[in-house]
Amino acid sequence: MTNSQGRMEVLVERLRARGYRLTPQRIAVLKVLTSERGHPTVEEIYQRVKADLPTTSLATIYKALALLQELGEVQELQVEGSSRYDAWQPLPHAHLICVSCGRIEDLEELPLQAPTDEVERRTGYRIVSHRLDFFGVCPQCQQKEGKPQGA
Amino acid sequence: MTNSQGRMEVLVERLRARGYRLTPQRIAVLKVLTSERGHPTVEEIYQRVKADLPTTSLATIYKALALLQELGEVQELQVEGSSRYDAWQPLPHAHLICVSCGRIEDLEELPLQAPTDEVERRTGYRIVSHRLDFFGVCPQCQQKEGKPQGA
DNA sequence: ATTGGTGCAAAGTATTTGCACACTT
DNA sequence: AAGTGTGCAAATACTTTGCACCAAT
Repeated sequence: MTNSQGRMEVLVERLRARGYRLTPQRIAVLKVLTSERGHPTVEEIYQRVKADLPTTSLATIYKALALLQELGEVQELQVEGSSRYDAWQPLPHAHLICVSCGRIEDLEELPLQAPTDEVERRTGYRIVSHRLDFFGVCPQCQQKEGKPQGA
Repeated sequence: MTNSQGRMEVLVERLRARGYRLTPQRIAVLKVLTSERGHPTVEEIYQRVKADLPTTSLATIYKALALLQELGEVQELQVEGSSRYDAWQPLPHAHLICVSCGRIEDLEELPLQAPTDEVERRTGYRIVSHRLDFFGVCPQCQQKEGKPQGA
């Protein structure tokens, strides 16, 4: 699943299959979520949807996102400030978060199966998922830091 | 650092060393944070501090926690609902979160140095920290599930 | 005595909800 | 036509802030 088109179609199909209506607002939200590999905030999604559908309300964005979360098609990332949304890999995977500019990138799945098994053995928990975030400074922000006017 | 007394003393000493006043409210917050290995919410801290100092306000709790975070002595865990606070291991470490009752436990540090190095190599980010949370069902909640009245 | 800290209340964000109307199916 | 989804506005939840008074040093 590397292209937007594909993921978008999958999401549309799944909504339809479960009997949810395909409104212009929902389609617009899906487009924003799948148009790049970013992890937009609610506000960003809202602004971009409004560009197409100016009467759209923030509440509608929240409702659409809540629905997609229920269906397991997007993952909410609670971070500093407001949540960000990831419609690409609903399954657990690592994120790379720039502490300077706030961008969030996906990481290929790191092998956490072995640690997970060990945690289950050690603690008696039944582990259902995990979240792994790395915090750092992205290459672009490192460049800015290098320049005299930085920080 | 396994006992409350020790961690409490360290925190008191560090506040004093940096010139912050040791008010009864701050000491009460420290006591709550170090009295067990839990990860209380602001509201829980507030309720327990009020037991000793009934006039304490929620704003004071927030201010004390903000200070401790600035000093790097507590870690804020943004989770569903409100944040939880961990005064035990300011350095990155894994958490075990029960999705049923919400309890949060610490895990011994899992070896993430190698993955961290690889991520740096692969992405060009300068990684400064990470966050690893496992979500699961704790043994107690698994028992409750087993009983007929559960769920 | 100083000056930083507390407590109150108000303000600020982020998110959720109720309801009438519009639009998808 | 039927009934879900939208948009508005109000409500809720969490956290932060301003300021006068109090207390730790």
